Amino acid sequence: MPELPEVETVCRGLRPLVGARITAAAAHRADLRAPLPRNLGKRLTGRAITGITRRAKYILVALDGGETLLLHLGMSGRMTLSHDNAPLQKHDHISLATDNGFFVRFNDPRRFGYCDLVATDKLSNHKLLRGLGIEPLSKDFTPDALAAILKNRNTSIKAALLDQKHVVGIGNIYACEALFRAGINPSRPAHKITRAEIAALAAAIRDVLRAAIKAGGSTLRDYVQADGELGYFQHNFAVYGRAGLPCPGCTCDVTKTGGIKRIAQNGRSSFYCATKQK
DNA sequence: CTTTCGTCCTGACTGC
DNA sequence: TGCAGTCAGGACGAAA
Repeated sequence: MPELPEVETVCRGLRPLVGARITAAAAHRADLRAPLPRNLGKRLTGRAITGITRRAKYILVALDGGETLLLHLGMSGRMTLSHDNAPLQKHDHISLATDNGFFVRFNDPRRFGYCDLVATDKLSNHKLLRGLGIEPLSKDFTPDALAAILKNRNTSIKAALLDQKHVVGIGNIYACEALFRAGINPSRPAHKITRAEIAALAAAIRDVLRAAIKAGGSTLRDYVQADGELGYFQHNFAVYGRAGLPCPGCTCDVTKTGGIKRIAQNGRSSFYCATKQK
């Protein structure tokens, strides 16, 4: 479930490719969430990789010749980097080789992922990028900015945080974690969050994302590991996936409170501590 | 305009 | 052991 920190970590793990040239490339099926670009392998072969950056949950691989490879990991997408040209594995959909000795695979069992090859100067107009909201780790993400987003929004705070039109990069896990850190119940209407809570929430979002990136970065020192997989690491979640377990830092008796609560919101599970999140 | 809901997909897991 | 059912979730696009 790659959210902003995982995508950021994948980007950093792919950094050894910057400056390299693609010597071979191939797509192994015609579509993921959307059709793959036609002749993708041919169009990538021979191109130099000039930069790798992230926008929201998208990976942007800048190429010479004025094009950018736009990737999204969807729900189950993984990138692996290896020095061995191992046989294709199940669900390996795109593969690349570079002139500095790397073999890259995009693997995605559920095929919610996305890949497009677009003109770099038109990237910001791409239909999947143009509607995106503020980067939560940018200086633009202030309490004022978050207040403007939540004002007049007649949905739950949890749903508002997940909506990429407003703030990008937050998925189900970090929405739950940030709301826990800020002490806000996920069911609260977005427009009823107080000014003080908004400031706490903005800080909580930044902190939880930064901490996760830091945890991911620590796994990247040896970026070509046994399996070469990038961007997934041990998480310590306070509430996510912990229904019925004690809330960290809570002194309540779990046998009385039932521990972390789990509810469904917009078809997704939300986890929270009813004692700490009001 | 805003908001919700259905859809895509496979693998892990549960219960019979 | 097998099989059906459920759940997980990012984001688009349709519907309300």
